[in-house]
Amino acid sequence: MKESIPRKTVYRLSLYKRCLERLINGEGATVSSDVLAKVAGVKPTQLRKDLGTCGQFGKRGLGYDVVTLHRRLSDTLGRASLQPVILVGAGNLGSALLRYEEGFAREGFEIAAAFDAQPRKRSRDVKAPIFPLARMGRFVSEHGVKMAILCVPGTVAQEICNNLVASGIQAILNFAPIILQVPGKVMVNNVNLAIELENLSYFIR
Amino acid sequence: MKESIPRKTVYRLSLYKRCLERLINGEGATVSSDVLAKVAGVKPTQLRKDLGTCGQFGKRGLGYDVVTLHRRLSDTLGRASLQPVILVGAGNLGSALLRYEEGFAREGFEIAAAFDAQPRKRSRDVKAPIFPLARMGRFVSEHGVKMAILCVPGTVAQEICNNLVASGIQAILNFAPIILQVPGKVMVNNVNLAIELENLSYFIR
DNA sequence: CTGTGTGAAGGCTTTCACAGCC
DNA sequence: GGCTGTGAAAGCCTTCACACAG
Repeated sequence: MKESIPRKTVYRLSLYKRCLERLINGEGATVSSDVLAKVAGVKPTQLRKDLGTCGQFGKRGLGYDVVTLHRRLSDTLGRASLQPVILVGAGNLGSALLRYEEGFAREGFEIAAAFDAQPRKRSRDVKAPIFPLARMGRFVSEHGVKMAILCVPGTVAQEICNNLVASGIQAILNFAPIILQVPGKVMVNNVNLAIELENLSYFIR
Repeated sequence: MKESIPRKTVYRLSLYKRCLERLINGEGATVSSDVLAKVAGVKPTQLRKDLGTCGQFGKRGLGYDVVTLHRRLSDTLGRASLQPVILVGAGNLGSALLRYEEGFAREGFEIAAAFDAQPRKRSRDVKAPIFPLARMGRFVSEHGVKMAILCVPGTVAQEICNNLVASGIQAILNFAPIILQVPGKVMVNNVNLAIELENLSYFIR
C-alpha cells in the first residue's frame, strides 16, 4: 500500500484532516462522505477515492468513524512528531510568521531558528532567536533540519536557496517571487500573493 | 479573441509576466521559449501552448520580443489600472501584508482599506486606515470593491465571508484555515501555510 | 538551421454508475 | 434505505512530433 499517492491527493488529505479536526468536537462520532466533502469543498466521490488511497475503513450505510479516520490520515501524512523548520528572512512577512509560532506548533512544525541578513534584537512576541545569515548553513547541517521557509527578497532568493540546498535542506516553502532552480531531489512549494490576486482579478473580469 | 483560458494556464501566464519583468532590464530584447521556460520552471512546449491562448507573436527562428510579449500578457490578464482591494483582519499576518503595501501597488493592487474587530491606532509603517468591522459592508458596497483579502481566525471567517458576499464582493484571497462556503459566482483562492508545510513534509518522508 | 505553432497522442484526475455491505 | 468502494468513462493537461516561418 506504499505506492506513491499523487501530490494533489496528498494536498486534499491534509485538508480533510483539518476539516475532521473541526468536526471532532462536534456531534456525531461518525461522518458520511457527503458531509465531509461539503465541508472540504469537494465532491463526495472524490473524497471517497482519495480516502481509498490509504486503506478502507468506512462502514457502509453509516460513514466514517471520525477519530479513526483522523488517526489514519495523520499516519499516512507523516509523523505526528514535531518537524523542525527554519525560517529565512525576518522582514514583514517573515516576522509575522514567527509571531504565529504557536499556530505552527499546533500543526506539528517547530520553528527551530530564524535567520536574517540584519538580525534584530528579539522582538517582544517572537520567541525564536534570529541569527545572522552566515550561521544558517552550519545550523542546518548540524541539526539535520530538512525544511525551510524562505521569505527573502527575490534578488537574493536563489543565492540563499543554493546555500540551503548545499547544507542539505530537502524542502522549501518559498515566498520569494521567483521560481527557484533546485536539484530534482529538493522539493519546493511556492506561495506568491501577487499571482493569487492577479488570478482572482482575471476571473472576475 | 479566445474565450475562457483554463485556470491553471492563467496562473502560469502571471508567472511568465513576472519572469519577463526580470528579463526586461537584462540583455537581449528577445527571448526564446527555451530560456523563458527555464526561468519559469516549465517545459518549453508548455510555455508555447500557454502563449498560444493569447494570440501569436513569436518570430520563428528568433523568439519573442520581450516588451511586446509583456504587454500582451498584461492586456490578457487584465487591466494595468489599480484594482482596489480590502484587507480584513489586521492580526499578525494581516498587518504584515499591510506593511507590504508598496509591493502590492507595484503589482497593480491598492489596499483601499483594512478592517478589524479591534481597530488599532495606525501603526508607523502602515498607511491604510484600519476601520472597525462594522463599517466593512458599507465600504464595500459604496466603493464597489470587488476583491478582499481575508486574514481572520477560522472561527469567524465564514461569518465575515457571508457579510462580504452580501455586500457584493466577487473574489476572496483566503488565509483562514477553513474552506469558505460561497455562491458559485464568488471566486475564492485559498492559501494555507500549514497544508503547504504538511505537503512538503510528506514528500521528503 | 533555429525556434515557433499546433494537431495528435499520451497521461493524469475527476466523475459516473453501480455493486456490495450495513 | 443509506452509504462506501471501485472499475469504467469522461475530461483536462501536458508532451510529442513535425510542419513551417525567418
